[in-house]
Amino acid sequence: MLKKERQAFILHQVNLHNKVLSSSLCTEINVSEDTIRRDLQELSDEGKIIKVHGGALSHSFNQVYFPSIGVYSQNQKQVIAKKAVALISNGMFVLTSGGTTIMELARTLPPQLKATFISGSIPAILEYMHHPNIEVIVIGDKVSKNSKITVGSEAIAKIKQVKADICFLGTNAIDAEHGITDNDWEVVQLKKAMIESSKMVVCLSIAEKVNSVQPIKVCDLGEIDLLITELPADDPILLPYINAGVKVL
Amino acid sequence: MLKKERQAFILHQVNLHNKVLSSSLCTEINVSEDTIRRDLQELSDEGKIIKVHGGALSHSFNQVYFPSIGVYSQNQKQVIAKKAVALISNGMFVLTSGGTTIMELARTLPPQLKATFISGSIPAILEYMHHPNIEVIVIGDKVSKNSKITVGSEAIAKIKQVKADICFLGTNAIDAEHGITDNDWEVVQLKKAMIESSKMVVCLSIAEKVNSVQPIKVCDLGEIDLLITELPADDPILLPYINAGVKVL
DNA sequence: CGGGTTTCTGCGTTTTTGTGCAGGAATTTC
DNA sequence: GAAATTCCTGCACAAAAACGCAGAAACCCG
Repeated sequence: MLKKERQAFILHQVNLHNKVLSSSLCTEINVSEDTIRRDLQELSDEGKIIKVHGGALSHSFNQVYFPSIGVYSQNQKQVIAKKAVALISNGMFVLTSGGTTIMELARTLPPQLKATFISGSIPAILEYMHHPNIEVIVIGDKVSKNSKITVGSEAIAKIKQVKADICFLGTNAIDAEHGITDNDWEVVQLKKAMIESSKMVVCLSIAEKVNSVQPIKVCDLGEIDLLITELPADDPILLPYINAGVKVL
Repeated sequence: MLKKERQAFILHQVNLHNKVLSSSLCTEINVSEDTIRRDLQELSDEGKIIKVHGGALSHSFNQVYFPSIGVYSQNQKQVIAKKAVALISNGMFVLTSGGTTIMELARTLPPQLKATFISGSIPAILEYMHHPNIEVIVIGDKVSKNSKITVGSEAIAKIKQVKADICFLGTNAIDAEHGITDNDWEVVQLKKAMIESSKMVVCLSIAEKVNSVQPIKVCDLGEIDLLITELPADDPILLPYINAGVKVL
């Protein structure tokens, strides 16, 4: 069998089944693993396949990509994300809501972090999926098209079954008097369940949303452990929250 | 034998078998390897064949095995998707697996279609989410990074709770004798559950996957109701399936 | 017809290419 | 962490290609 012929066969297999194992190829074609590996290397150099440990993948299926441009207040959110990431250590179970701040957190996760992330937010799940060492658990239920998150009794029931080490809530509004509030009834139900199911609750909020109020209440300040904004912890705007017993980062 | 005669013979052989070996040519025509090589070189310079180490290939070989751009076999998949979409009517509950053929189906859904789609495939969910009138139900569980689909006992349990009107399976391999087979154990478990939970099971498969076999069995032909390929229903390659009682579109 | 030229072919040598193997390094996986 | 895969590197060997050369055939033309 000619080299080109072999490579054509490999390419064909990859495109057909979306993945191939070097081992199965080398028994099928009856050549050494080295030859297969060299072929995969060449095809990969030509950009025709994606070489991975143990085989190769087709290029087509792997391209679900999310540009992160145009996010509102992205710089602030990156600051928040960096502070938040520092709270996550290896082996943790992390529960997250949706929202652009959470997305920023997802993109900031260091590649070597090994943790389990649980979420019902489809965009967040996509982002977690791209990380090499993170296990992703999806909360299933009906998708709310507004918030791109799964909502409903099933989702709440599933959340109640877990006990996460830490929970990150993207926050819509926070206020010393009214606590955390939001404007989507179903999302509020979810967040309540998440708070219940976590040892530690962290609110992520850009300073702009601090001291604002929305119609539906999620929880009192007493139920959250940590508030993260892009401001330094001693900023006077945050004082009421410190006084209310919330740690601020 | 004249040079021109020889080259005509070579060209004929190449077009007939899509490949020739220099070594076999030189015994057939009874000239030295050098002569053959020079002939191949000339034919290659004229663009009539593709010269490779050890012999030569025809251009048609390249066309067959190196589809130029985009998702592999996208045209075929679009044909399949159109046939499949025609089976969905308003109000239906639709269960789908993952894979590029399913993605094509998702993109082909007409905007006015009102239906409920249930899936654990993250890329598919994304696609469904963008449609204006489709309700999306997510099957939750751990995400398999290979297949970008949720897998595990929770997912299977959830699938068993539904009774869908129709189920679309992206097929990795189908064969008259071995039925439907696949190469990922967890995905196979899911597909089995999906088949159980649906009134009607439809297999989507490009013709190239027809009559191929993978290591793990999903089900026998008897369990599927419909097979959709890009070929016309009376193509002889599909005859064994019709004989086995599967409807073909 | 015959000498000169061009083309074609085969041979030996040198290079290049393709393949498999052995070992140690890197990685996955449990 | 430890065992098992898989990967990479260098190497050896074989097959094929490239190159130069020389003899043979064909061709041209006076």
